Amino acid sequence: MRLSFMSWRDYFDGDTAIDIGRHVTGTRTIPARRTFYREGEPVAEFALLLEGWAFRFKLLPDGRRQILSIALPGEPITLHTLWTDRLSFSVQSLTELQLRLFDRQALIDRMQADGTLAFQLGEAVARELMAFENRLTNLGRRTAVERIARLILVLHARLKQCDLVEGETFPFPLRQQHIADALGMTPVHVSRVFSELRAARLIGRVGGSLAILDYTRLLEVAGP
Amino acid sequence: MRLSFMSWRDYFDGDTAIDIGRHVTGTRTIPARRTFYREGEPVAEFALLLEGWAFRFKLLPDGRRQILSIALPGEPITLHTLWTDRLSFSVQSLTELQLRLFDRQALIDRMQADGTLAFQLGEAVARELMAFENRLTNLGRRTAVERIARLILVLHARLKQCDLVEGETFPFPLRQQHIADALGMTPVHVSRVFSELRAARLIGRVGGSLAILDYTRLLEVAGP
DNA sequence: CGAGTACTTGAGACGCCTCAAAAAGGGTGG
DNA sequence: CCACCCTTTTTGAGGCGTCTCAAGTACTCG
Repeated sequence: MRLSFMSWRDYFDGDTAIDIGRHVTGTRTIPARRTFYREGEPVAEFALLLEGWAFRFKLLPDGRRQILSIALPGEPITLHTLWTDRLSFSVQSLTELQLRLFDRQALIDRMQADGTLAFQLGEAVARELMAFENRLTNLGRRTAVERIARLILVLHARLKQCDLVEGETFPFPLRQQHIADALGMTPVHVSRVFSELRAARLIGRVGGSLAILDYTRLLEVAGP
Repeated sequence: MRLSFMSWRDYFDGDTAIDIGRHVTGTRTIPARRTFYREGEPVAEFALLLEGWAFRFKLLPDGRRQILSIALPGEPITLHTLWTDRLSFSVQSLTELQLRLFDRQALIDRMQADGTLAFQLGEAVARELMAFENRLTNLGRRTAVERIARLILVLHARLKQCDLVEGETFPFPLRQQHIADALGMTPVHVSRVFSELRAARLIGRVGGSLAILDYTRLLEVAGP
């Protein structure tokens, strides 16, 4: 068996086939809205997201939540636990999802022996890193509208990679609270910005889906 | 020759001795305030910071700048270019600094053959990643005072690792413009917050150095 | 000692937040 | 299929934190 890490990153398209099939230990189905990994916990398994949406987040002791990233089908959920014993974030499902589980220790052992595998997995972490560089720049130096427009554009591009976009419409299971926690704002303000984008006919909503109505102008709104 | 990556990260102390001495190609001295790597450029070398301070940053086309991280002695400057050909950020020196240069291609080749090396370097990237998770959380969910207090505390802890702290005083070559660009604020506001911290006798300034006068209360100000 | 760079301070504006309440969806069971 | 409840979104009014602009002060280095 051969699994493909098809993950779109802000910086470049990646398509690295990594052969870790022999270490599969099982499959797991998780209902929507479940926190299935918690920050600080040790993790014994390595999980690949086969289907559904999830998000990684950190919780401050006083309840403030920061969403670090969104995981889409094809991505490893907790890649970096191959190098550290404890989770640095929690993970929650947005939709029902399916995970493929691997034997973490066997993977670690094989990395030590197989330079090519270790290199490929290292490359995946390096890409994650570059995505974080972009997110940090967005949070630190972009306005609320720019951040939201970019989030939509990035999700659109990533979903296209997984063939989950029809026309310019794609499933959108995020609540405005999620967007707020991902982009460092309040749900109230997210609502206002979304209203503006909708009023300007740049985006539209149909049920649980989102449509990009005017790609060019949305790009302009997303800023330099 | 044996080089030590002694880098403090928000999450845990690290001390991994990585044996890459055989690939040294030279040493380079760079004066203060020079942008010596530029986003988008290909990099042929792998550089380790021996002495001095530098910072990594991204520039938006309209001039907005986001400082991604600060590099202190002992750290690789552009670790992730072992996996990608082009720089995802620029790097500028704060003080005069000294770099040790390595043969990038030889390192890459050796990683493919030597799983242990690839694994160790992967671990270093994974740590960088976790540091970015914390920075993102700070930017997204913390107030200006909390961010500044944490920056001071983190620098203090990292410098202690390099034995660059005397008492509770350490060299501080950052201008307020740098702090602003690192923490997503304006230099004017940085100045106001610094004034408050100084007025409250939590920190003090002597020449190019910064002193933590009341560690406990600074920790409180840094938030939960 | 002069010139440039960094820092400070003040006044006013704006973006985003808070609190609060109403409206709109979205499931569920009768 | 409707009535209900719960969650999510929308809307309004007012406030706070941070920004902008601008002028003045303090460094630093030749």
